Amino acid sequence: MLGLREILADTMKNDQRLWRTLHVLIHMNQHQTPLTSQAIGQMLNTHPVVVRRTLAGLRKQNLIQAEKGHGGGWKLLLPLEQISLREVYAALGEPPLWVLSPVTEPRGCLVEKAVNQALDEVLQQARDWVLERFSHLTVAQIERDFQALLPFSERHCTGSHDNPST
Amino acid sequence: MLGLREILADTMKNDQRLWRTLHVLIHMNQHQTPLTSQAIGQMLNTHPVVVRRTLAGLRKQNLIQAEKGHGGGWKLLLPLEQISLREVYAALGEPPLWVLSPVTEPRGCLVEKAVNQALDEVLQQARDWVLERFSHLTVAQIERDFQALLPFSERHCTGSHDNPST
DNA sequence: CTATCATGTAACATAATAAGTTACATAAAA
DNA sequence: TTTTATGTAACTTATTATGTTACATGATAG
Repeated sequence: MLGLREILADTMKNDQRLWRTLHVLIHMNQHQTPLTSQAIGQMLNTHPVVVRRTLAGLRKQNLIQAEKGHGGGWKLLLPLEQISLREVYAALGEPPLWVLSPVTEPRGCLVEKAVNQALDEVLQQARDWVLERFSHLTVAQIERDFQALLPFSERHCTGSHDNPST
Repeated sequence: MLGLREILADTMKNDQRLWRTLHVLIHMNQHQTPLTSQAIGQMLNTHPVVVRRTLAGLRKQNLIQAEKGHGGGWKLLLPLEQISLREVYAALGEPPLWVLSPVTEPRGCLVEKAVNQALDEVLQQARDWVLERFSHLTVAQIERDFQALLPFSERHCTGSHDNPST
């Protein structure tokens, strides 16, 4: 995989696992045949090993399956209607959402304690709100959003990575 | 500053600027004399230069002031009632709140576009909600929370770093 | 005036983590 | 048996807040 970073000098740092996984799930749903990590890596502009690592959690939750050998690759075990963003997030190991520190060890200072309580309350509620939204948002819904973006003539075609690329 | 990290093996990575700054503002309000970066560093268990760096934004926004020389240090320019968490956050340069990627460059894939739109919508709204809460939460309110944590006998004393330490 | 104390800031080192990469083992199909 | 694919450990890279050192500037005490 030759110097992707030189070509696309993205920010390239933050956690890209969630959007990458959603992206892949939808493409998997639009393919009849299994998708190899190699092919997925090209879609996501990343290394096949990163793909396997990222999807491992979903495999362990039986949301998807990977088969070895000729004709192998990744495929869905559930319809996208039955996969919410909450479940994807859980399958990824519920990685942190906030950059802000989850607050350090209490060290006896009551000012620190009051500050932490105030911040925790806001951030916890925001997290709960996000997860609630995730619970009610299926990958199928995002797939429908994608289809609405298609020109009418392609509305019922297989996908987008086959032609417009990426 | 000898090996603080060995003593407190915190996670020590995430953005601690917001809670540290709030912590400091309240302590500044409880002191008659200016607080030196050295003293603040001991409160926050960090290096004085980190303190100066973190507070620089607040100084530039005229929320606080720093004086050099003997008897110098940091002091408030506004009552805590007039400083909301939103303003502190702004003075810190509005650092990112989310770990999740702000989404990469669009590369033409409509699936990616739909995924990004869906995620952006949720995360943006959550961010707006947090900032709205920050707007209506003053540092003075957190200071009152702190005072409510004090034992009754100390309810009107100066602070906490003078005795219980940290 | 000068010695001391304090901030201001550049420059570099450290730590944590997702991402990127290499290497090799395992399994399935041709 | 060869080829294709995943599974995974181990290592490297990139990014960013933090930690640290060094030095310049300014203010006060004597």
